[in-house]
Amino acid sequence: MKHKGKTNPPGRIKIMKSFSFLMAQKDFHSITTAQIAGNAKVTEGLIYKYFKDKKDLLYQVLNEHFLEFQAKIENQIANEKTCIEQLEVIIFSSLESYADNRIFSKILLLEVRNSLGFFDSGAYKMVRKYSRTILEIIEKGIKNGELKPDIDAFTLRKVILGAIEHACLGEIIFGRELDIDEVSTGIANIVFNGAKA
Amino acid sequence: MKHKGKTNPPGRIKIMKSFSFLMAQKDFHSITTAQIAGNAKVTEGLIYKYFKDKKDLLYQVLNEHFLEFQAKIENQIANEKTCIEQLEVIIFSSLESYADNRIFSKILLLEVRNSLGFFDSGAYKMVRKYSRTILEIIEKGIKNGELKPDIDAFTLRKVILGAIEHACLGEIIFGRELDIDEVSTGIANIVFNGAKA
DNA sequence: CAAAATGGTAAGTAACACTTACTCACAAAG
DNA sequence: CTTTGTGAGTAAGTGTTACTTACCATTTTG
Repeated sequence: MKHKGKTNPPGRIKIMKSFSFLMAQKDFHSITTAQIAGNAKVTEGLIYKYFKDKKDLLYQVLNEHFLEFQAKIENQIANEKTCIEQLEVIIFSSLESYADNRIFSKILLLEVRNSLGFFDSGAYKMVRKYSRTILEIIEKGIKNGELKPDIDAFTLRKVILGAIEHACLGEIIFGRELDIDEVSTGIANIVFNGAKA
Repeated sequence: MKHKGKTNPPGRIKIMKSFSFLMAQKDFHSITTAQIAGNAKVTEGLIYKYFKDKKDLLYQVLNEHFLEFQAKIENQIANEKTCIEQLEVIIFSSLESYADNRIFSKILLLEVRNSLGFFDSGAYKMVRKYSRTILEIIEKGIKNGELKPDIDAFTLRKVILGAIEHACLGEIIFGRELDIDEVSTGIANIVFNGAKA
């Protein structure tokens, strides 16, 4: 009998907790179902009651983290008035969330992108929503004259998202500390004021 | 008996070709050693004569592609005089190389980063060299007054590399076409002139 | 209260990455 | 002109891994 997702039994929670714990230590493919089950103190079979496969477990863990991430960001954007301030908050908050939640960023930036299944997952829908929010702020900024009329909104989004993600990589991969204040103001300074003298 | 790497026998070449061919169609983990060997018309065991493991095969294929990539970039930088022009060429050429060579970009941007072994590989040494070149150009630009003195070289590099990589992702993952001219001038425009009105 | 659904287990299985032990060809060295 | 060593390749494994099937016990519900 398959699980229909109406309840959230302890076994399911233990499996997700166990998997998150293991993700903090090694990469997705080095984690075995036996380890997940052993660490959660359930049997391997139970994993497949609640998750379609190992990847689905990854997506669902990511999804949970993403809910927090998005709620936090949207909450903080609401406090800002100008588009530039909103984008600055997005840069800062994203960096902060990634830094606060290593497992989340590791999964999102390193583990899920290589398999096409992710792009059908619920987690990817949240990525798109986050991404759309940024685009809308940029478009509003262009319309109301805060941003230059000749810039392309999609390209600006690429630069902002790319900078954020790239800034996190060193931290995620090598465990380097990141001065969020410094990096986020640095990125914002370049993106808004330009690097040319 | 292990292979010592002094020659380049046909079996080794066939395995790498076969693997590249398969990488164009699916992700790394969906490719099996049986498929690699079958497609190359050799036996599975031979893979392990020339490559430590499946990941090592991935790194060595990446390494070959990277040699081309780096040669091309360095060649094209040499034709430019100002630092800004050099950085513009890096943006354009990187986008072009990624677009021309999907397997290379797929491996580098999506497949290798999640396992720590990559960062000990020869391919990663080339990434660092490419990365260092960019940093040196930026530092020169700051010194000679082309770039603003208050920007941080590392942050500017993050923005440029992040933008390039993010711009390629849609193309690699979804096979979207990318207008390299438009995107590269768009990125350069934002990074150098800023987006603020 | 019978039926269905939920939460969980135990014992598999096919496929996979990787290993071991072997052959064959052939080139120097003695 | 045989011995010895080596590079190229094969054949047949082996342990692990992700995932499946069949089952049990308890709770919910018609």
